[in-house]
Amino acid sequence: MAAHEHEDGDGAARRPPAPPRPTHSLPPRSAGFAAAAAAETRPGPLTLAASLFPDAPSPSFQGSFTQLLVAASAPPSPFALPPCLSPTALLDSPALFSPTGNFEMSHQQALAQVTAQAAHSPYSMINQADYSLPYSSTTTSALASHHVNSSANVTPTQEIPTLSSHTCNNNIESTEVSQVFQTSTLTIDKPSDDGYNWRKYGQKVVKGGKYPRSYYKCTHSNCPVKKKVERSSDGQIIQIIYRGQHNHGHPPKRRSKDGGGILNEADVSQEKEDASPRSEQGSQDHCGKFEASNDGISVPSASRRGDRDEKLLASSDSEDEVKVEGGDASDGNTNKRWLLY
DNA sequence: AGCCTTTGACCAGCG
DNA sequence: TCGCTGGTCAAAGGC
Repeated sequence: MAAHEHEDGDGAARRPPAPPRPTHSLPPRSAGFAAAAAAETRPGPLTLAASLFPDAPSPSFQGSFTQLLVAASAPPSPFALPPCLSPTALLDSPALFSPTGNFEMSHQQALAQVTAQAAHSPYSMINQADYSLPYSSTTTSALASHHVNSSANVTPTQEIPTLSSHTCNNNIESTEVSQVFQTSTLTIDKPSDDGYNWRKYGQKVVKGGKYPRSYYKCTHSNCPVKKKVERSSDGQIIQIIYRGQHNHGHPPKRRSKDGGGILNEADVSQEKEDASPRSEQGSQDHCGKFEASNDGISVPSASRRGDRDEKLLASSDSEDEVKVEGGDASDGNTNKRWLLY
């Protein structure tokens, strides 16, 4: 504090010599996201699911996979996994999920299985340069996820059946789902088009940071959700990390001037679904694309308004943190992976 | 008018 | 103990 009292130039002008800063509303700033999220929302391993898939109505995903990584690249908005890679497909795979919901296959097995499926599907493995196919998959493991995408060029919403009938215990560990698919060359200027309203409250170039990191908060009152967004120099999103769990439904979609248009069907339906605020974990009304219960996993479905080129990842060390990473923006590589582990 | 972005300062954790 | 770092605050300005 004292060290900063010199307040140079701009800073001095903007900030009065300094009334002691009020204590932050968030828990001890210490752990930042972690602390806040942990303290405010720690429903379980899959809080991340909720954050990850804000569109999901009741993402009470109870699975215990600790990390969820989804590398995705801007598939057109209402996006769905190819049949062979859809969460449902993955979950339907007996090799991946036992009838009891336990994961009974190794990474290699999972990989082999998904790869095989991919090979037989219209969405076969493709090379990075091939833009004709939306996805390809390389490995998989537990669950799938869905993806954030651009708000532009959306294709008709495609619902992926949820897997309420499948049971999935909390034993998803060390498995990974990796899906590679193509991305479009969409460009987004906002990392926040995921159905929620966000307010940027900070930006910083982190250490080693080639890219600036932006900090966003959900603008809904009392909503603890935050997200960090890293962009490349060309504006592409490199990574998005969600923290916390929305304690409200999607707000009525507010169209930006540039975004134009009106709510799409998904938005409308989602809003209906979100009419009632959720109360407890497991009842998050993240617009229904991701639903799970203690006994079942379901997956995010196709439609998701979001940003493109992202990779979702929930790190194991912070159960409710979800990372959405884009591919290497620098090389324009369109090959993305979906990883779950 | 209200909301959002920008941006430097502040602060706590960590090594 | 100190410096570094990441995260957050909040004034100012823009839309």
